[in-house]
Amino acid sequence: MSNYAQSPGPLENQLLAALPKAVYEALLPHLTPVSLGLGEVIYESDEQMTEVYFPTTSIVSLLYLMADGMTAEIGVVGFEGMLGVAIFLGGDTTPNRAVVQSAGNAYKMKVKTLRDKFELGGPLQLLLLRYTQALITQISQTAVCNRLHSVEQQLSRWLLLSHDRLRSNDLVMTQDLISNMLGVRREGVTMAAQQLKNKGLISYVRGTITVVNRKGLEKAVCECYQVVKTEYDRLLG
Amino acid sequence: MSNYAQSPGPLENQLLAALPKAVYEALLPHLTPVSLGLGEVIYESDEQMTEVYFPTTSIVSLLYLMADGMTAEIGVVGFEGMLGVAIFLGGDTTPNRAVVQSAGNAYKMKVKTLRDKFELGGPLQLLLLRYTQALITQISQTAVCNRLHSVEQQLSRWLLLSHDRLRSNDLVMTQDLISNMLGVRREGVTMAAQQLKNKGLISYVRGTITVVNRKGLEKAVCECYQVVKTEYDRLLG
DNA sequence: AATCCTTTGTGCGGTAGCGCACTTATGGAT
DNA sequence: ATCCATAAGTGCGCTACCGCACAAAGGATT
Repeated sequence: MSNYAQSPGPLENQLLAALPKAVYEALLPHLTPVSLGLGEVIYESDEQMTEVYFPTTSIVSLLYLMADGMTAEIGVVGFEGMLGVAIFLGGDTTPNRAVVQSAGNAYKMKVKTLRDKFELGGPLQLLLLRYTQALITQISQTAVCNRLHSVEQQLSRWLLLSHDRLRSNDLVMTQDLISNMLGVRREGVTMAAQQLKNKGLISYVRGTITVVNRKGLEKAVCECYQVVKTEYDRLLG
Repeated sequence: MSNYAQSPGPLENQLLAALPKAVYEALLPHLTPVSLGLGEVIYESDEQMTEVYFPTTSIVSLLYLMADGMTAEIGVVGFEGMLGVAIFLGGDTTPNRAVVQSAGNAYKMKVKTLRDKFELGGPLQLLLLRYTQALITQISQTAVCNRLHSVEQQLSRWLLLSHDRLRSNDLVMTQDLISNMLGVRREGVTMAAQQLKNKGLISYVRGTITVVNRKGLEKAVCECYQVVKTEYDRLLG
């Protein structure tokens, strides 16, 4: 008997699971399981990618790193998506960094393999393009939310996005890391978190945040969350 | 002799111009010239698109309209790009509105035609996908800029984006409209514009802004502008 | 049990941008 | 030449968030 917990199969990734059986099985030999640790950098800004990733239990943030060291998250990818859309879009690199926000598993595939399979057209191409549109919606709404909403609302949105991509109510994440994602002060996150705690929506201690009242969070969050969720469901559901 | 000024040909659109001759000529019979007026709504949020557009002298903003009536721009499209990527990405609609920001011309094409041509693969597909990646970069950087930069910097960026897509130094645009694009107060735009004017970078009177010192604007703007420009050049140049 | 490091909480002054109310210019219409 | 609607400028109090400095509370290490 193995020491490892049962590794979730590639079908835990929604994109892979949405493929017709034959297409999925053609992909299967090219998928390699990987374990991604918190803080691990999957892609560096403007650097050549060698593999694309299909997360199953991990969550990865897409970040922009400013010249002065500030960072801001532009999107998040979990089991519902993939990392490396630039490969089939044709750019090969992006000016963003991809960082593991929540440790877990993923499947990776060689860039060349994905590109070849994509060029065949068919269900895989259609699916990946629809996912790309969903991602665009997420990034767009991040722009809107950054412009118009309070830190408390943005934190709520961020928590829901993370919660959607986890099996658990417990999120292992310090306020300091969240502040890097949101592009705000750590103290700002503390304030916002306190307000959410006072409303009974979350609780937290030293590096772990627990979603206590999911429904309440959904009521407190700005419309940005639902807009994106609706698009994901429409495009990929 | 016609009363109309010589209409710029489809080749004034960079995407169309970048296609191999044979591909371009196959598209040509399907392109219809249109004139787009300031403020015209090209696409309404979540509504079915019937045509895609390749601007030549017009500029179109992609806006998100909030429930409370606030708006925020997520990207801008001019002769370097096209409107309607959702068509070949497979979603058919987006939760955004597309509004003409600067009156001018464009060529339109039936949605079905574009989809058919896209599905053939080849140079058109490659080009449109690369453009999609460039657009993603622009939207991403809008998110970052909204989070981290001042109204003055964002106005500078917006002016440069517009200037890049115009033949003229004169931009017909009120501060009120700009405030809708940037998602800030009209007075905030007034303040920022005054500062740029005091620095000798722009001048303006009643609905027309003139770029006086382009190089100076480029030095004053945040890094977001250059990041996006570099990506556009890399992907489409 | 004592120590240390990380995480979270708090206070304080400063600033950017907001909402509102109002004035001043400007250019087109009559 | 006058009027009028639109565009731009100004003042004021308010709030959210910032930067900084430091205190308190958990966990891990010894």
